[in-house]
Amino acid sequence: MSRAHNSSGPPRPSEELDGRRAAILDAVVAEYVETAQPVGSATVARSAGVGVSPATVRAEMVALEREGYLTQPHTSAGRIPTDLGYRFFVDHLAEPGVLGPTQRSQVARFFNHVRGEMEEVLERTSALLAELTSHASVVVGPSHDAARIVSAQVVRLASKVGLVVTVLDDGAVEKATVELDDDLADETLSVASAALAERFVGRELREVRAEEPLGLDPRAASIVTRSLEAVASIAARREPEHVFIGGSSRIASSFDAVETVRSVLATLEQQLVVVHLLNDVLDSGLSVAIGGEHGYEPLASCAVIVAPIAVEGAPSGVVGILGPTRMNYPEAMAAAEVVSSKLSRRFAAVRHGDPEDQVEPRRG
Amino acid sequence: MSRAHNSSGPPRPSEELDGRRAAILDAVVAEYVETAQPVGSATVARSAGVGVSPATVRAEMVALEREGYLTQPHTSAGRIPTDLGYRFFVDHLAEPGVLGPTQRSQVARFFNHVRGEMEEVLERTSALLAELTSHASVVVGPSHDAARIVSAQVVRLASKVGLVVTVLDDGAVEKATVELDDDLADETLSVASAALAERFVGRELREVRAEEPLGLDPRAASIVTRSLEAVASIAARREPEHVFIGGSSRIASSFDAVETVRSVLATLEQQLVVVHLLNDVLDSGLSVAIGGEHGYEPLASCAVIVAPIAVEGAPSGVVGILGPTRMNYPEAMAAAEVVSSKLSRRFAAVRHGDPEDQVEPRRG
DNA sequence: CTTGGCACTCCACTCTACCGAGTGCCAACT
DNA sequence: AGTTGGCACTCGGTAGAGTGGAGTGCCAAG
Repeated sequence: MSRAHNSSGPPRPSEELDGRRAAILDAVVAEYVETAQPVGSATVARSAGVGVSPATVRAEMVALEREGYLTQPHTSAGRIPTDLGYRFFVDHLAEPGVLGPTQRSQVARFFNHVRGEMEEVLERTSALLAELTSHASVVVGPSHDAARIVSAQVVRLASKVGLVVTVLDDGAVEKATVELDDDLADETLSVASAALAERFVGRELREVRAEEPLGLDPRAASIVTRSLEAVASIAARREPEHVFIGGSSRIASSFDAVETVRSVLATLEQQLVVVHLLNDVLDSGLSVAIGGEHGYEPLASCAVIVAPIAVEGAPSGVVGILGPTRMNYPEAMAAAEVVSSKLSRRFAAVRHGDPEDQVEPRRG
Repeated sequence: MSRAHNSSGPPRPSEELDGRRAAILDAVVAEYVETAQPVGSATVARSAGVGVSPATVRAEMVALEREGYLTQPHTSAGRIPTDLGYRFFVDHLAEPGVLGPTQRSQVARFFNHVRGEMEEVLERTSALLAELTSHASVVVGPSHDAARIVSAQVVRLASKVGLVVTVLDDGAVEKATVELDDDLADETLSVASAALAERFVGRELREVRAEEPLGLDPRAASIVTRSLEAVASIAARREPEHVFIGGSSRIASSFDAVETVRSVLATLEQQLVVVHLLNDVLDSGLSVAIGGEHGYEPLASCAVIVAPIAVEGAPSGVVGILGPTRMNYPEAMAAAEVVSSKLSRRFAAVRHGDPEDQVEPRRG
């Protein structure tokens, strides 16, 4: 599991932190995540893993502040972690983080019970992630452009309107309307449909190019051309295929400045931005971007956790968690990890032709 | 244009308001909507349409308060409208409300330019509505169960997974996975697909029933049965077909209590609830539900404006605006009205076989 | 190097006073 | 009779002063 970060690099101190400072930083992060209050030296000294007096802690905290890991909201208040502090915390997590038993069984139940089309699974997965973590979640479905076309046809919807329908081997269905000539015979349409199928089936979506079909009734040919164009433009539009955002109301619980809430929500509404964000952050494996690290201004007070969905090694989408920088990283990372890997296995199973879910052995 | 409300009836005063009181109420509503501050008698007296002194206004306000149209947040503060006050205001609007020229041209431009599938149009419409009104918007697409099936087929996705794809004459495509027997021949699948098409095409989606096909290879028959079941269950699930929620970040600007924001957003997340709400509120024509009138607790501080999308008289979806009770009703109602009627015409045009948009004559 | 002691800082909270917007009431006016 | 200006009153919001306490930085002793 790699924990990449794409920060363009706030000046990192040359020396890594020694064990005691790290322990103190950990304690501050843990406490601050829980209480949302600046943490004082006494509290830190009391916490496990730090066997020194408050005075010593204070001295170390001064150092940690000088090196950029902590800040004081004001003199004579406790410390809170900076983005860099969280970064260190995340990079040096001892255990990979683990879900509570309740959450674990929640995940297991979910993946045992969920049925239906991929879109529905993804949508409900985003709700699951939000529920698990109490943060907003984003799930991006696999891109279709490497998918093979298993069916293509043109059907008539109205006298002058046709619909090109292509079915992809990942279970997605793409469609596009095409204009039909005014008095087009049904037979011509069938011919066109057949010609379309012949050209499409077995190809990958991205291979589809607008081309001039040969050896056809010119009216059918014209339909085929238009259909090719329409499908090619579907394949070309780089818009994310399916983006599901869950638990956006949790944003309101995470910040008490209503303006922050508004701007984060507004950013989430722009799905394209969110997808770019996720792809920027995603390095390989589980990735975390904290505060300013992802360069998206309105999300400066947010952290993003991203995990790829990988089917047979190929990246096939992304799950993400978006919460305040003050979030429970180990738990959120564990949730992203678990959900993404379950989803990956699920999709792989479908690909291999097993429509039934794998039943998880229940233990405990 | 009817402005129904489904309130279960807070005790309405027996007498309607005379002209002066109505004018005062209007002034309070207008002022409060603009400033969000309790409105005093002096401000009201100054406003146009009320030609009396503050003292008189005060006397009338006492009456309006007694009758339930106004409240005081506390003694010696100005008045703010109650839900009933807004209700009266809405029910007695002189003009139907009109959009500003900017907004009007925005709508015109939108409907001249927007292209693509119905889903995309609906989604972008919800964004438009949000933009127009600065409130959250909801757009619900037409229900498919009266739509006719124009194409049906089964295709193979993987060795043991098939996909039933049905195309409806409103341009929607429904799909469902079916399990295939392990070594099913392609020919058998084709037979099943053809049999499916024969049974489906021309029917309405809601007519589809699981039935035992006769005179078929038993393996093909089994697929047909499963496919019928799958499609029937699609038709049966009463989940809303397509719900698009736009501008939910606007909620954050509408309320300053972060808890209100959270609960409203949480309600919006439950699309089913929202759809029920809209259907409950929708009477016929443009409808408004203010505060407690719709019985949804978490939305008690919200007003909902709903307008049907009607294609050839048949209800084909709904557009809605959800904002704080303190909203600009005339403007929001005008927006809902205009957008719903444009959408209606648009869909009617598509039905009639004209895939091109009607170009609006530009005036001014 | 660590630690307890200690003076200091500064936020958060409370209390008080006060200003002013807005009211209700009343007597005078049309 | 209805309307109006006058007036005393109410009460929320704000500003200022005082206070308590959490937390700090520093220092000298261990």
